[in-house]
Amino acid sequence: MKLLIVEDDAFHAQFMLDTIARALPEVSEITHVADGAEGAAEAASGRYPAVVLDLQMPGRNGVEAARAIWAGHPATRILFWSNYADEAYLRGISRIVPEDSAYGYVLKTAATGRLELALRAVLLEGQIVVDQEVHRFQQRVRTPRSALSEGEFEVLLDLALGLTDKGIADRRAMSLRSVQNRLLSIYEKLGVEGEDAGLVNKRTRAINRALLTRTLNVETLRSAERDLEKWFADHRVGSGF
Amino acid sequence: MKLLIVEDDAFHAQFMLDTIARALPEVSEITHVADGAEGAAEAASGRYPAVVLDLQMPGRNGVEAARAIWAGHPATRILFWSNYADEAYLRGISRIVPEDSAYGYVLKTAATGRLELALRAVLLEGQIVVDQEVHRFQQRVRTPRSALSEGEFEVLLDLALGLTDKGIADRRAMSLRSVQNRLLSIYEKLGVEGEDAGLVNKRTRAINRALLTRTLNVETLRSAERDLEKWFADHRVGSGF
DNA sequence: ATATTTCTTGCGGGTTCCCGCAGGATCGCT
DNA sequence: AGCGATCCTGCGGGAACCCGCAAGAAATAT
Repeated sequence: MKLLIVEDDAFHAQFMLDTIARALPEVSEITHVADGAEGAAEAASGRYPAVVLDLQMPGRNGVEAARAIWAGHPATRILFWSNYADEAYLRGISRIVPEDSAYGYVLKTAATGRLELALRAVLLEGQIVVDQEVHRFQQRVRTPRSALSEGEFEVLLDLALGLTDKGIADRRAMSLRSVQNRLLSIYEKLGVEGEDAGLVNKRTRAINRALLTRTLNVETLRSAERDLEKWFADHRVGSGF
Repeated sequence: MKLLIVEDDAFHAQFMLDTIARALPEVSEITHVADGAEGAAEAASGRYPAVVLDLQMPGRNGVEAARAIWAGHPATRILFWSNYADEAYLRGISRIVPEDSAYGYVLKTAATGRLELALRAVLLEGQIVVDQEVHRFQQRVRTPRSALSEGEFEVLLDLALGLTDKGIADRRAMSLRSVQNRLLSIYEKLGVEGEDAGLVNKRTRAINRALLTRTLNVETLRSAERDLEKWFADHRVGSGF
């Protein structure tokens, strides 16, 4: 069985190589690359039924690489290995995981035993494994009213990209007022209250809250920015001229 | 000579321990802690003339830890060791480094040779060393008009914290119009042009640009947020009730 | 099928923001 | 002292934003 590791940090890569050699004797050959784009290109060959993917990398990040890999080979089993339990990553992943695949999400701070277990469960058995720490974090965030809906999350993203209400309305094909309604509930769910009247700007404060609570992260913004630019281009030609 | 290492990533910490053992035989005793607050507490004893400090850590980050350490022992030599060359870190550091101290800034991706050199130069010789990669990055960013002044950077921070113009004016003790002038030049320097008229909100777009160009980072926002809350408290009592 | 909740959209007005204009203040230079 | 260059500040208006109100559409419940 062949396995691909995509990880830009040399120390973590070495550790992962060692761990796999020890815990997964079934693996006959390991390839290691240090960049998301390279990883996607390598996986495009279809030779890897299993991939270990770091989430934060310069250039193309883990979620984008996974999307590319799964687009070509939907059955690929991917173990995401990350420093952080950011909600934005979870959302990004759960939106692109194919029906007939398996994935896992393990924190780099997890004990070696938990990592080995996840490696076996996901890459060999095809199960879905989410590190309990990540899972607990998600539960806590999305329990009561505080969970953002998928639609709200998209608007939040556009907000953080720097669009106006009208810009968001155009992009997501809804009315101006609906965008503002979504913003209202986003403000509420992120806890942007009118505590200090006149001193906080809800719009920017919402971005701040989202970043500090890890609902959003810069990696995600970076890749959303690329989509936005594509849309800008399409939009320009689409609207005459 | 005693040395303190503050680094939350176990692999990187181990590598640093090995490197120091090899490159700095003068060091007789190494203490390693994994958290900024712990590091500051440990350094408060005054037993460490030299400290190696990771910048991104959960809880108290490297810049805050350094401020605490230098507040107690201004002669401490500190080598910052970081994943990223974020402008926000450089600004934070250069604002707090004492007259009679030395510091260094090395990227974790730097070759071992460069790291060893920086270790010797900073911790033993008391020189100022900034990794050329970091330095080059800074040069590129701050060459023409694109460099934010100290005052502009503060306003940018407040903006990203979610304050209104009036909030910023109150906090920084300037007039409303001056805040807006600063914002104007911030917009210009960050390249927030009126390219797509009506679709981009300059205020939020500026935050986005600052994050993507690494002028700002979330760690810095997190610690600035603590200062802001302190100010909120003072402000409330200060303005009668 | 009817009732109830939720979502969407338009209208309108009070705030905040963006920014051109113009009078002063400050600083550096000669 | 004189004289630009830069910065600070107030004024004012147009645009964008925040949000209550209310009617219709759509999804859910009973």
